[in-house]
Amino acid sequence: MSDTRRAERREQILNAAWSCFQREGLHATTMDDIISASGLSSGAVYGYFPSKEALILAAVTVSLSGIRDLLDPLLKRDPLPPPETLLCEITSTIERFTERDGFDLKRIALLGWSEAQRNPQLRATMRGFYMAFRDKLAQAGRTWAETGLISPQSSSDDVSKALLAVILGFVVQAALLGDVAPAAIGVGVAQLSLFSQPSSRSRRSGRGQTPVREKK
Amino acid sequence: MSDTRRAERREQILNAAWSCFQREGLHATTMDDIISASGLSSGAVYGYFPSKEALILAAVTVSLSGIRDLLDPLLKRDPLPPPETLLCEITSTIERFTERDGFDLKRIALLGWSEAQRNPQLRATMRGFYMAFRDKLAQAGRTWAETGLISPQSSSDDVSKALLAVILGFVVQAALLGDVAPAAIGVGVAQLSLFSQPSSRSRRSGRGQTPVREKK
Amino acid sequence: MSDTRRAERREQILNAAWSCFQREGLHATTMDDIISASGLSSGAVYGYFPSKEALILAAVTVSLSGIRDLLDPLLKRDPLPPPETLLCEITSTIERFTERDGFDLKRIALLGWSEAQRNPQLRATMRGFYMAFRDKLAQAGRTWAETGLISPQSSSDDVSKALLAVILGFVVQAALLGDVAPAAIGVGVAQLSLFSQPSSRSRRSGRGQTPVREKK
Amino acid sequence: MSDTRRAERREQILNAAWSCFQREGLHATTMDDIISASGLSSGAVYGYFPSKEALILAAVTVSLSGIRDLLDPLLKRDPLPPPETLLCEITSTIERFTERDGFDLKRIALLGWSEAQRNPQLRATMRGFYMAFRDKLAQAGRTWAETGLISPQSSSDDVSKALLAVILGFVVQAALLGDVAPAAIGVGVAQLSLFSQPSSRSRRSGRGQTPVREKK
DNA sequence: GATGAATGAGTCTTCATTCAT
DNA sequence: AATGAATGAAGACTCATTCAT
Repeated sequence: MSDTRRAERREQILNAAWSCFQREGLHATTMDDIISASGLSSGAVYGYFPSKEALILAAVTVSLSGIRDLLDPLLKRDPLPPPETLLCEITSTIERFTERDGFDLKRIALLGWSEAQRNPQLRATMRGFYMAFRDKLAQAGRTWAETGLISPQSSSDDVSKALLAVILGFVVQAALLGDVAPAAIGVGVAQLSLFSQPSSRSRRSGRGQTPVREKK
Repeated sequence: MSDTRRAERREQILNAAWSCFQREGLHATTMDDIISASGLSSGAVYGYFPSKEALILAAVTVSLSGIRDLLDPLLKRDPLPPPETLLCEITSTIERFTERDGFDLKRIALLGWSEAQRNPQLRATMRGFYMAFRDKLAQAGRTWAETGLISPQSSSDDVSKALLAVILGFVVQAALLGDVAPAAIGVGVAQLSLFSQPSSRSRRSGRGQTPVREKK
Repeated sequence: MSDTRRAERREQILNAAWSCFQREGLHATTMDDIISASGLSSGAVYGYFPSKEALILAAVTVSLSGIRDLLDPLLKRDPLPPPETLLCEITSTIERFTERDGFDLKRIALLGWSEAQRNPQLRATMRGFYMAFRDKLAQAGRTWAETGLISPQSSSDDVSKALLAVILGFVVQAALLGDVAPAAIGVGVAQLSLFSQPSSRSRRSGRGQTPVREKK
Repeated sequence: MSDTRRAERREQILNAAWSCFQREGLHATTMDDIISASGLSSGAVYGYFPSKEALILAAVTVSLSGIRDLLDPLLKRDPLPPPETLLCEITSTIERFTERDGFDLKRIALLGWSEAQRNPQLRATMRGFYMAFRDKLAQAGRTWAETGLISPQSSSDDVSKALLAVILGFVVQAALLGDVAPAAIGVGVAQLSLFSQPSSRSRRSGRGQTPVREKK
């Protein structure tokens, strides 16, 4: 059997799995659900994925790759758009990913995060993905600092954490509340800080109860 | 049996449930796990909660109330601290909630969001909570606009969505990557937009691919 | 639930298991077979034995204890009957064990030996049992040598191995061919060696191909 | 395809089967195990053996033939060695069969006996083999009686049963306990009866509990 | 009210066998 | 003849829930 055919079958199964996972959640989906949806026999499915866990891992990994392939080009542009614009583009891309394939990436992400709590391999995969993504955001932060779009004193580490938080938070909020347009987030972030004081002052604003954060 | 005694028992069971849920996840936790952890008999537990689903719902609801009781006072102050400060206080409070009770609210949140995908009642409860919380954030946004801390033209709706995104995103990122100090997020957000142009201009920065967002 | 009641249930399940094992063999017997035969539900059976393997181990162990309790008294008598008589008594006892309980110990033994090949725990249990039994046979050999019933130069080790072989061989032969009366074996052994030369000569009879055996 | 080629393939498959059976047991060995070990495809294996059961039967039959080809010459000699010597030769031959081919005939025998309990065809094959072998032992018994090596009054039937028991018992004991040198058994049997009284007396020694055996 | 033994439908997974290529 | 992907009927085991004591 050709590699192409095998890859096709794997995708066929993975697609079936995703549509079930999305409808029922990761655990409430039974292998029989996936098997029926895939149109194959149980034995055939197990010939491609050795266990339900492997199927979940593969499904998450493939989703992660898919979204990375869409997001990476946005971050590699020269010149890089300013923060608010980039943010809008990222959230819009996430939103469009959903619309195109019929899979709601946002809901899927929530399922994966939950599962990662108790599946070490999945957790490792996810950590790897998000860490790498945040590194790219940090690079963007440095680029902005160099080109004067944000303060030259800014910490690329903090900036990347804030950016990632905003993006992940968009995903959660959109999945749970469903009334968040992709552009709203970028706009809101911009408005939020327009009149903020210089960050040197912010640093001092930490109160006793605020854990001291490591300087990078 | 007195109401007090009943309430005590319910809390005892709920605590047992949380510690199991946190360790194993919602689905991997069996009723026997909870029953053993609670120190009661299965019959007794079922005397207080009619089903596992009810137990999950109650557990989530209680957590949500707990965190609301902690966050509400922060939002009701007069004068209200500026955005970055407030953000730091909120993330710090979430972090401290974990430390104090031994329950990691962040991991728990992830479990709840996942479950809400397929449990309508849980979803409704969560929507209610987050909607109400976002309303309070919108109110804060209006206060800031009135007091000149942010632009008077800002949309309190966008601001509240951005704020909620940042907070939820902090939760996800901290749960998954574990290297995010509460203050880092607020600081990063502030640095992100320090030199941003007025939001009227931001609006125009959207490119073709960015869906036009509905004005509220 | 009282210990007595628990023990009763265990025996009820073990009896069901044995009647299935005997009919179908260890592996061809399904848990459902045993569950149906026991009159309990699957959950109940699993409440007493955590796995099929545990059930097999328990079943074999109980059989082994049963036969030991019957055989031990025969070996502890004073005065000890001569070899042939003892052999007949042992084989007869094995035969009667079958008749009384409706379980054919001989067939059961064959199943257990086979399973012991790939189940380390079962193998260890069996080794322990047969080693202990052979030790008692060796003791009998020493007693006979002391009382002049066999040669004073005889090796109790060899004698015990020969005795055990005869007994186990009776079990196999009776199970497979079914036409071996318990007494036939003892009689046959006696006739076999009646005119044998002194064992000093036997020692020399080993041919090149015969592995040299350790002297004890 | 030539008959020679077919026979070669069959042997190749049978060898693969034996090495799997020996390692895993009859039931725990899957057809895939055998197929992999044989280096052929599943379709090919099924071209030579119509089912797993047929493969087991063929494997056992071949083993039985192999050991018969080795043992028969020992029994057809003229003059026939005395009992103890013959016994040692037989056990040594069984032991050597193992060493030469890398297959432990003793472990294999245990598997086959167990399987014969529930496979009528296998049982019939085995009965045939052991009955025929015992007949040859009975013939040896008659020869010994004629040549004065054992009592002329001895029952060739009883003698053959005793001999077979000793041989089968050696197999079991060696497989389970592993510390039995082939010669030990013959020596032990000889020592066991050295000073026994004439068998006419033995007959009377049966006690109440010893079932009276049918005279043949 | 409390207990915890019992229930049994449902889950994941295996594996002997077939058959289109 | 050979291949090996596909089949699908079991099989072992789990676990939310009940109910007799």
